Amino acid sequence: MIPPRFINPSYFCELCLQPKKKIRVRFAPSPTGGLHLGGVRTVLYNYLFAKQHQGDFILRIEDTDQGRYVAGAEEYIFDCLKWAGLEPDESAVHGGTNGPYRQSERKALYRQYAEQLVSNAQAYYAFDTPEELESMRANHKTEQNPSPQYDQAVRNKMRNSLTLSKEEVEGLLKSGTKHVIRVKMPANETLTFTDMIRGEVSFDTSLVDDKVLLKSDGMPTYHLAVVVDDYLMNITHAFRGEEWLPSAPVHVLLWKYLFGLDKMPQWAHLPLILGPNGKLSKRDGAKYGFPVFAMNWTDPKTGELTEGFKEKGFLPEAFINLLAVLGWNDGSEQELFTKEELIDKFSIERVHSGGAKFDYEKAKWFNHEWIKKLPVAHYLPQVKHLFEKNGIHISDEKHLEAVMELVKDRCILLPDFVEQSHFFFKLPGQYDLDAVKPKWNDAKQQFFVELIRNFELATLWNASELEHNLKEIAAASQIKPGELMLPFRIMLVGGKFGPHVFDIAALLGKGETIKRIKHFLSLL
RNA sequence: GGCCCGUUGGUCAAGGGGUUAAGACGCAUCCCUUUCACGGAUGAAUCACGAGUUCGAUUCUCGUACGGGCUACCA
Repeated sequence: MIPPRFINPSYFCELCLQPKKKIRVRFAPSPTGGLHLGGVRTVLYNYLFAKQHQGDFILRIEDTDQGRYVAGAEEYIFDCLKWAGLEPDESAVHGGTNGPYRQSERKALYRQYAEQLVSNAQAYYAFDTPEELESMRANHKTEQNPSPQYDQAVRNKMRNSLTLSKEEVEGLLKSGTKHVIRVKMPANETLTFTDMIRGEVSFDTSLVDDKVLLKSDGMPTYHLAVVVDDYLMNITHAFRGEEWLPSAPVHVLLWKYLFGLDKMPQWAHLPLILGPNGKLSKRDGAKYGFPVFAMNWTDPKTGELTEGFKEKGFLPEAFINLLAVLGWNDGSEQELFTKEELIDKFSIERVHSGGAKFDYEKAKWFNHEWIKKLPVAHYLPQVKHLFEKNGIHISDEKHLEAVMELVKDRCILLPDFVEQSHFFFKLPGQYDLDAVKPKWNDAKQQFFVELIRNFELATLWNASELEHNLKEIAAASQIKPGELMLPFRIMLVGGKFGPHVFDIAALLGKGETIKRIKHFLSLL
């Protein structure tokens, strides 16, 4: 349900609140590196909104900066979305009728719009070289204004189609002089738009600089491309990170000039996900020991590996759940949501406007909950893979399933399964002898010899039967059962951990249990 | 510096003129458990500050402080 204040009559019927036309949203990453938490959350919110309204979720690759292009980053983004279960309806790999979905392949589309603005005196050619820009900034830099902008105050002092004569400009253009097209920000206008999270936001155009729209290599900047592509792709709602808020007036102005404000998508600027100090960065992850990327990412240039949630042992269900509630809740006390519940309950207006600090402890709690909640068979393949990576071959998946069922309560991350249950598949690598030896004596030795005899004759092999037998022999030997539990555990497990010892013995089986007791006795 | 956004326990947060200011994570104590967890119970801990409006502000308004973002031919 959308609160009335946010209803845009062009998209939602004011009476029934249903979308009037197909809702279309997009996620538009640059393929420059790993996909971090904030990025995935932006994907999630877009995805949920689209699915809730039976709309389309489009993935558009913003690769207009060839200098920053990183090989493999695009494929990596698709892999992450696939793992998280947030696949687009349209993209360079999923297809669609609004392509191409890579801005580099749309290059030819943008120039005409920039030229149109120039002929309407809403933009201009600028011939300033990087050196000239640099010296402009150096010359205008004062204590009051440490970072001078190319704006209405300086544009009249620069080399552009506003200061040069018509003939000069034509000459420069004809000779193929490198140039950019800049938007001419009007003076003293207030640009206002309604953000679905923040409400009304306004900017004074005099304070906004003349952003470059078309670069000298003919590629558009983000500012031009986002407006043109959102228009061409019929985007109805644009959700992006809060870091874009300061450039929103540029985009609103471009919409006004090019396509009309009535066609502009509804904006929502999502709060940032914060690290211990400011915007969450991969440095934070390295420094504080938690993942910030969805999946492992290796920088092809430096070879540096940044850990991902997937490889750390998070379940995708937990991952999207924890991301969804980082800055959003449905007003109830519910914290655990399936993707379907999120699609049903998500509402962009209930997203917090303030940034949220990422808490890795809470993230782990979510994973633990999901490990308990999901049937173990659901994530058994991943766990099996982890065992094999640790040199433990799993031949019987049913057995593994039973083991997982027994230990899942004590597993926070997937690799914990290996740590918590490796002893089911191989003899303990080492024994905590210090826990047994000091209190060991002949009586105990005798007891376990007797226990072996008893177990060998046992016909029933289950936890309660085993417990009963052990206690009976203990009573006969006049030893307190409490004195025997720990040694028995160490024999089977190797250390002071794991599920109830009789459950372990039951699952281990008769032969293996007896074998381990004998083996341990021989060790002492 | 300028512009923009924000501010309820350590963290995520509900609430939005009158409340004992929810809940969760984490922390502490206890119970359960003849290991370690899980689980259960209890507890410590919050409305940034100052004005104004009001009979009454955590809630509305304005300032201040603090935090964050942006300030590239990067996105």
